[in-house]
Amino acid sequence: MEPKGRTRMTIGQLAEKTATDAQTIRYYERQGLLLDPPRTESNYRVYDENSVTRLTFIKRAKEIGFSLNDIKVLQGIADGEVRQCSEIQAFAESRLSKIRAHMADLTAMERTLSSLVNQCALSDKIEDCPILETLTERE
Amino acid sequence: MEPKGRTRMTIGQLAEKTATDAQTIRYYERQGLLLDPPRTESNYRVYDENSVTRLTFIKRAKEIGFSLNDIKVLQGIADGEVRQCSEIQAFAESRLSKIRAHMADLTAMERTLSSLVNQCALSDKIEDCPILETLTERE
DNA sequence: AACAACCTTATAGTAAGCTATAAGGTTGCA
DNA sequence: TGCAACCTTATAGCTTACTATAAGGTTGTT
Ligand SMILES: [Zn+2]
Ligand SMILES: [Zn+2]
Ligand SMILES: [Zn+2]
Ligand SMILES: [Zn+2]
Repeated sequence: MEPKGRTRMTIGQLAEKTATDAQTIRYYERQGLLLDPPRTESNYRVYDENSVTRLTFIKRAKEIGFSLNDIKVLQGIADGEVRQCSEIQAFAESRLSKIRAHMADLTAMERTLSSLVNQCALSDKIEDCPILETLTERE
Repeated sequence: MEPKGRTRMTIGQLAEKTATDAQTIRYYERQGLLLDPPRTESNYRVYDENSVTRLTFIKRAKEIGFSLNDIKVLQGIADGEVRQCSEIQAFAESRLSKIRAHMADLTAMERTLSSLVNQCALSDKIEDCPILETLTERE
């Protein structure tokens, strides 16, 4: 057991602890993703364990594919603005469908390009390189 | 048979023909993706069928997943700076591996998020929403 | 001659998420 | 006291691929 909720950290220490650049932390603050922390007499930001939790939330959400804007919404929900789980679910589902659409685009690209690369491997005459042909070909 | 190579077009006509905005065509010109076209006495750009071919090349390459910078390289190759087909192939392969890496990222996101969404569907109590739990959970 | 619909340039703004720079104040330690 | 290593703010720049705006010149038709 450590004395929780009493840790005091500078921005540099929070940065170190969460593997986030201090500049980025200030940026998140400006964007409203992190609350304005209290300050020391000399105007240094003071963080505690709650800040670590917040920042970790942001990093996790980013990994799962949420944008910073999405994350603001998620925080609003997490912070208990009387919403329902189904609302989060719907929100996550809409992000999920964006991810899937993006994947479909990439899959189409991957298919076309890999087939071209394979055909290209067959001969080394640039005159009939299938990649260039595909790009140049009329209609 | 139409009299090819003798077509004269304004930027608006080229834009129409290739479904590209005229501003975008000028932008490609500034970026060096399109050659500076000849001008009329009144300084209007004059295009011909070659310009259509060039623009089509650009649009196709974009669809396959090349960036505008990539396309400049491809054009250099297509314009015959004594390179070999294997060079194009290597280039296309490197782009392909970027696409695949991106897909792998998205796949991981998709997996995590869809599993969360499914679990979330099971109960509507926000207190134990698995999405929020995953984001907030320590370690 | 009037007018719309084109064309020209230069400049600045948009998206997202940082990252860099300048110019200065504070802390901690030898 | 000196100095490094922190901290502060404001401002600007980066990436990619456009997109918008302003202010003006040209073309073609009535
Ligand atoms: Zn992507
Ligand atoms: Zn080839
Ligand atoms: Zn991505
Ligand atoms: Zn839920």
